[in-house]
Amino acid sequence: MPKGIPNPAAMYGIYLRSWGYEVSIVRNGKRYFQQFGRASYGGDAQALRQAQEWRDGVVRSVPPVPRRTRAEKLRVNNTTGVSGVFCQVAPGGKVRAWVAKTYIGQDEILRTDFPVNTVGESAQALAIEERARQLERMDGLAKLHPAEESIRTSPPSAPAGLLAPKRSKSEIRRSTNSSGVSGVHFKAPNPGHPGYWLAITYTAGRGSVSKAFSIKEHGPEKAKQLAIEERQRQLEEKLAFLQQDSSVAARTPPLSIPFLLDQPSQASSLQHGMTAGGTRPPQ
DNA sequence: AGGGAGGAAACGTTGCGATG
DNA sequence: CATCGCAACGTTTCCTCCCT
Repeated sequence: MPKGIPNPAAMYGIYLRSWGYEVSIVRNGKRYFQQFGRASYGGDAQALRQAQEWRDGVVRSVPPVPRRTRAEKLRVNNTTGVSGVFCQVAPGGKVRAWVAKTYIGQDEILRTDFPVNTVGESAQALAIEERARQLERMDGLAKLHPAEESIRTSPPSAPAGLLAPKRSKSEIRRSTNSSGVSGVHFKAPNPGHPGYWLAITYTAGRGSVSKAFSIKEHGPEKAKQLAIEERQRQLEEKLAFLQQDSSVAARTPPLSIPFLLDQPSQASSLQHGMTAGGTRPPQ
């Protein structure tokens, strides 16, 4: 997808990554983003589905600024102090007229001139009043993406329960994994050693537990099988520990959409201010 | 009064280095 | 390797200015 060309509606704000999908939406200079790896969500379809759900939540909860608000914002090149109001200056530097101009739509641009030689000194004030009237005719929200409005106005889709929860890292099998089972590794201390299979599981706040199964004692297949079973047991133990420990965490919703929470500490982890304008090269 | 060029601002999109 | 975080580029919107 070339830069600047909108994604298809289903992929609005969603970008394909080698490892999954990334959601990135900018609203009022703030970027909302979250990443959804295939490995973390149990496959491509689930990762995409989660990314779309998260994006829809952002789109619904953070609507674009009203067009009128945007039009009222003073630009740096504004010389009159009132957006949409400017003066026409004659070659000698004398003000010829004050003008109120407002872009309503592609085929409707409002404009009224107040020549100083006709209306006198009140030309500027009249232009400001006219600009205010013109803004009354500007409604709706800023247009951002063809799919934005339909997403924002559509009801939330499937209940979150149908979505697979994010896997913990210990459930993710890396592409470099040699055993086919996450947390199960073959180790050989030295060239002469027959080696052993190791089951290892890490639990935050508790450290790692591991158990080795020697090939010399069990044989290669049996040792591996025992390590896999041990790994499974470790995961169950870990789960029990986390459930016991999560009585506090249970009071907070799992996989909640952080931007919906009015907590700056959470929001800051997924938002960062955009360097609007400042990073843009001169045209 | 009308029209259009120029350009600032905003935001979607992409790339890539850093981090754990 | 997965994820994070940021910078930068291209397009669109629409304000400002100027010319006829």
